[in-house]
Amino acid sequence: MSAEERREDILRAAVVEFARGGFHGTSTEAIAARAGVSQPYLFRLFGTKRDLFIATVNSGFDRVEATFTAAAGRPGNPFENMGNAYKDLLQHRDELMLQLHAYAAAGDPEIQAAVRARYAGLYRLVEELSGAGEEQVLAFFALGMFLNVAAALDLPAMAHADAWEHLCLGPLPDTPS
Amino acid sequence: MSAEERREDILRAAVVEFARGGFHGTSTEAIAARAGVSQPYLFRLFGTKRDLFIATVNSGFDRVEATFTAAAGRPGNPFENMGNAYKDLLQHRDELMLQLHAYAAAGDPEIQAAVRARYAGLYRLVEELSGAGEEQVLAFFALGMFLNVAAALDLPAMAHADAWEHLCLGPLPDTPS
DNA sequence: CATGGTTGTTAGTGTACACTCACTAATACA
DNA sequence: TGTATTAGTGAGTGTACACTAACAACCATG
Repeated sequence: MSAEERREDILRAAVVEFARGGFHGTSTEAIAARAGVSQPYLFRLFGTKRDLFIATVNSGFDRVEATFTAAAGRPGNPFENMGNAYKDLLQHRDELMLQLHAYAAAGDPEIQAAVRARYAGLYRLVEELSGAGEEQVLAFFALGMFLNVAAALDLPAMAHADAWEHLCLGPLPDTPS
Repeated sequence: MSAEERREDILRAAVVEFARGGFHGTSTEAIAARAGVSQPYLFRLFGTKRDLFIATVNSGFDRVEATFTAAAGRPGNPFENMGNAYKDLLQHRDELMLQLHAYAAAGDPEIQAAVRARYAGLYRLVEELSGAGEEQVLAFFALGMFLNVAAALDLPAMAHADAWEHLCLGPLPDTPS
């Protein structure tokens, strides 16, 4: 099996494990076991636990960006489409918790720099895809973050997941059918 | 020195240390050292690292609730006052990172239950203090969460910290001078 | 068929850390 | 003055874990 395939196996396993325990609460042994690989080989491919964590977080951002890009390409209001797509993403508890752990791990400067770069990139992507004004993009991200936390806490506030329309779409000028 | 005073010393130290490393990334030894107490005594007073973490998070929620209650009591629009008060809270990086770590630690069921209860309580408190509608309270919390993350990541988006007015106060019917 | 690179493992090392045990010093108070 | 309670510690224990060293099997290609 090629090293590239192994890297992807390990990243898939790392998403699940890091989502549960975060950077410090997850052992490289657990990730290696889930990936079906010896633990030293993981270090050969990723060098360091921190580098593996950053790579894992990057893969999460890749998926979110792909989801948004695809959603915005569909007919209808791009914001509404992206909101719905994000609701679907939130069904995957692993992706969601991984995000939260990425933000929390910002105490580590190297991780912070990586996460900041990706988050800023996502923000600009949404600005571009939606073509919406500053305030609406801000409201979009704010609601997304709130839903993240609500889902992590199993809050009944998840019932508000349909609030995208009110908060982001309310004063939208263009709503092409 | 009374045990109660020692508990408070330790909680103050725990806020700082847990804010940096989160639940798993922080050693009880570091907390004890910062508090000027032997590590076994910390266990005598709090029983378990997890219990200490929960007590620390609770103390953080206590401070936020006290801040909001005081702010809402001042003359002017309660939402605007609470928003400004929250902006002040966000200047304290420790409080902010502690919150993030509390949400991220929701992978642990016991911690999740504790944090969920407090967060729900805070939500109801803000509903009551503001007397505002569902959507505005939601927008308030969403923006708060976004600012948390923006601050953790040192995002320039902190420039948007004045967005409270637009997002929460926009369509407010009653704005008593 | 040698030789060099790639894929992978077994066994280990040093250390950090949650938590315990057994003990001391002081104070309260009967 | 004796006795119990409270505040506090020094020294350890078992374990988990990040990371390394050394080696093995497989594949190319000359």
